[in-house]
Amino acid sequence: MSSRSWFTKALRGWYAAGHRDLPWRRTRDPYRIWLSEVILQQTRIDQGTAYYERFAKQYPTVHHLAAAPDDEVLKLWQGLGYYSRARNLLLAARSVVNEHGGRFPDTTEGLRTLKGVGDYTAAAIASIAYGRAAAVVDGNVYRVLARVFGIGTPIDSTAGRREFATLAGRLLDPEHPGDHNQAVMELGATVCLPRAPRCGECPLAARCVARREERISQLPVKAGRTTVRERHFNYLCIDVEGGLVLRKREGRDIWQGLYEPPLLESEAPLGVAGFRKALRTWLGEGWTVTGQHGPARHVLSHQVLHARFWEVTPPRAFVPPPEWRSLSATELDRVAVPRLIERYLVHRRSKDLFA
DNA sequence: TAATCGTGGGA
DNA sequence: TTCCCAAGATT
Repeated sequence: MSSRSWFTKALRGWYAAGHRDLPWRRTRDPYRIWLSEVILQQTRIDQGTAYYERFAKQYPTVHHLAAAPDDEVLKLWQGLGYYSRARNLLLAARSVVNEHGGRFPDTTEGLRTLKGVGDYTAAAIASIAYGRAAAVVDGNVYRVLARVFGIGTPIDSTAGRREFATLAGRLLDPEHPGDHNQAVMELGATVCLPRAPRCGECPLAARCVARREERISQLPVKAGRTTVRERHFNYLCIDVEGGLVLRKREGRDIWQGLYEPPLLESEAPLGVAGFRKALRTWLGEGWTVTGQHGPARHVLSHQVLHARFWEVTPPRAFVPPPEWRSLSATELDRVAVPRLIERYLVHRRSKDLFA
């Protein structure tokens, strides 16, 4: 029997017997499928579901989304991370409206031209919304296939990506590509877990090479290691009658498009004296330091931030740079800020309440 | 191509 | 505490 045959049959039976009822599985609307897939990129379902519900409610169609202001979309995305997804979401929505007559492309090649839609997302939309025979390969698929077939090729290598993509394509059920894809992912997410998989519940256990050879904990293989950079952030917290001065982050650094207080980055953590000196060098004489908060440690995928929030008062004659914006307490709630800043704002608010 | 882009939860 | 990693894409 071909591997597609037993794999597909066992998997389909298992999936049909019962699976989680997720909101985006109740539709075949390509807009909603796309929306859910982008939100779920590198994101746990538990974290992404609430965001999906809010986006689907606020922007019922791709036209609503395409017409939305950038800052509004980024604000709704606040806290979900990987903010380029939000920016690309808008670019793609506007492309669908302006260049595709309001309809999503119905092929993987067409979908692939949309910003933020890569191989995985294109295959997911094409198979689920349009019934196209395209196999998805996500983290779940890597894990299931590596274990079931005992494949030790690193999944983060070029050869590995090609090998798993080819295998996934051979296994795909061309009659039910959408359900097949979701079934593999569902199996990986609920049974073939990274640690302590529930092999007793697995429909593929009898054929599983990793289980037979006791290599479950060793598969899949990942070669890459993450190098983490440490950075020291000194934020200038300038109180404006209960509000705060913020600026928008630009450039190719983290948190592009999000707001934060004016930032003084240093090579090493700064004490009061060191901060005063650096501040004088940057913005001149006459600044007063009235307090500080932190240090706060904030971990990103490739960086560890050590942040201090310095409460300062500028000299009388100080003319702020044009990109600095004085935001009232109400306005603060309307702009997107990183979690690190959001936590500081919460701390600051509770302090004001006490004072 | 390898490095980079957030955040949160679980072991 | 620390490590892993999650319905990946981009440059």
